[in-house]
Amino acid sequence: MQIMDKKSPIHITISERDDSVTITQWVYQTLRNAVMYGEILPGRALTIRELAGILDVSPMPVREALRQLAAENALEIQGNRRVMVPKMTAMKFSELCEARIAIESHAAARALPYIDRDQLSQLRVLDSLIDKAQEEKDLAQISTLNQNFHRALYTANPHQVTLPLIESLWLQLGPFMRLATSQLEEHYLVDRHNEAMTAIEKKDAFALQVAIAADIREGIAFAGTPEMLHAFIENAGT
Amino acid sequence: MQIMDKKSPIHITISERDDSVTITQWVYQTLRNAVMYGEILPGRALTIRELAGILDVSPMPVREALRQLAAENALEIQGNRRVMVPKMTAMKFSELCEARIAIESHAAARALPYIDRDQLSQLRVLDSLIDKAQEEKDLAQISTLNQNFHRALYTANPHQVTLPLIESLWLQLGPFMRLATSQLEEHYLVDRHNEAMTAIEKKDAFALQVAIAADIREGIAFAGTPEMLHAFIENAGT
DNA sequence: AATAATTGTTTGTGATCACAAAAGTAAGTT
DNA sequence: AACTTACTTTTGTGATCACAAACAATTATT
Repeated sequence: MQIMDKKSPIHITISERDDSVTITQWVYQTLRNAVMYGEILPGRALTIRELAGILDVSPMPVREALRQLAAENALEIQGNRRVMVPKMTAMKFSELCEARIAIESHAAARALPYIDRDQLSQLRVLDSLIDKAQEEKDLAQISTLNQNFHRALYTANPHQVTLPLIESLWLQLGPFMRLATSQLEEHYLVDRHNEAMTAIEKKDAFALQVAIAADIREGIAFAGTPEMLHAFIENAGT
Repeated sequence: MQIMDKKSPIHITISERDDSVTITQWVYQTLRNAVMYGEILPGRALTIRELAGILDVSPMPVREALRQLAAENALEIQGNRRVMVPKMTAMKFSELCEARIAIESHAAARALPYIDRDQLSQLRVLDSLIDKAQEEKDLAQISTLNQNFHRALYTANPHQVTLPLIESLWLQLGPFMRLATSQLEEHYLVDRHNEAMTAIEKKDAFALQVAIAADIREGIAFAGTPEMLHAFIENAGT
């Protein structure tokens, strides 16, 4: 018995629910993707009951998923106890990018000694897939594969402590990366992964750090001029 | 009606509950401190109902607090859906320390331009308090003040994104830092904060990074030789 | 008519209950 | 005596309910 949507309606991409995972986990993943793909606009208040209604589950799993996402800085709990996607500012965007560079280049260097033949070939596969996606100008695919490449690199280190932190940063940047890419038809990318691959093969930690830093910078550079970034942020904020 | 403790009993320091905060928040803080101070040994299974009984609250707030702490990597959810304080290994300890250095030196450099007179004087106060605590060899106080010093430094940057990540690392290292310090009567600390203070006054980012890195390294150096560290980790694990 | 007070509604929080999976325990078998 | 099997207990998950605080809308007051 749906009466009215008082606020802007929320559309969330809903995937099939596997019975092997708990409802909470499914809700968590669903909401995480929604945030990552910018399906929920920043500033929009999220209520437990509304989401429970949309996802057709009881309020309980939604409560837990929201709390977890808030703990990962994907969502923000205000003093009012209201939950929303945090608004972005140009400065915060910049801070997030610089944090990515600092942590990810560190993680890359730390992973380097652990990369063996298997992992190298896995990275090569991802690298070639990215090349292919780039020819086809499949932006969504590029984004996803790029993430997989970075993740595969960092997880080579079996004593992993940085990946959760990195994922948190991705999550915070996610909505705005997508927002930007979806609007851009044209954008050229220099493929820094080849550069990273050769650095890995040579076991050159410093060169790898440079390549990762460049990749991150250029990956977000397509968001373009500060003015364009500003425009997106302003639109997202209101 | 308490029957029996089948496992090793858990003692958690319980503080007064302020009515202005929610029960969940209070439980979260209480458990967080317990983890930070090493009151719960790694590997010990934590059950919702047991904690609820100890803290004299219903299971619900405990559930939420546990999930939040798990999201912050302070606790670990196993495949069994069992929750425990993660076990430490020498390699993981090393990774955590190196991650601290990478992120915190970055955060320090990023905060530097924002430090004005007020914040500088606040840092000076903390610095002198640390000196005092050091004379009195009050280890717990040194630890706390040291944290406050770092936090005050990083939060000078109003566009804060790294602090939650740093706190997560502190939380993971916490139990083992305390475990180590509590056993050591003698340990000398070179005060790197003075070094950091002069770097801040000179607005010398690189010198500040060096000082922060040195402070972190020496702050954990008292854990001593790899053998000693190993001993603590082994004991904690079993 | 503009502002303040009040009422009705929505929402997060916390408690309790039901249930299936997991863990622990005891009995039975080889 | 060692292992398997069956049973009991414990535990996490999810649903539902009660309540107080926050929000929205209406009415009353200046």
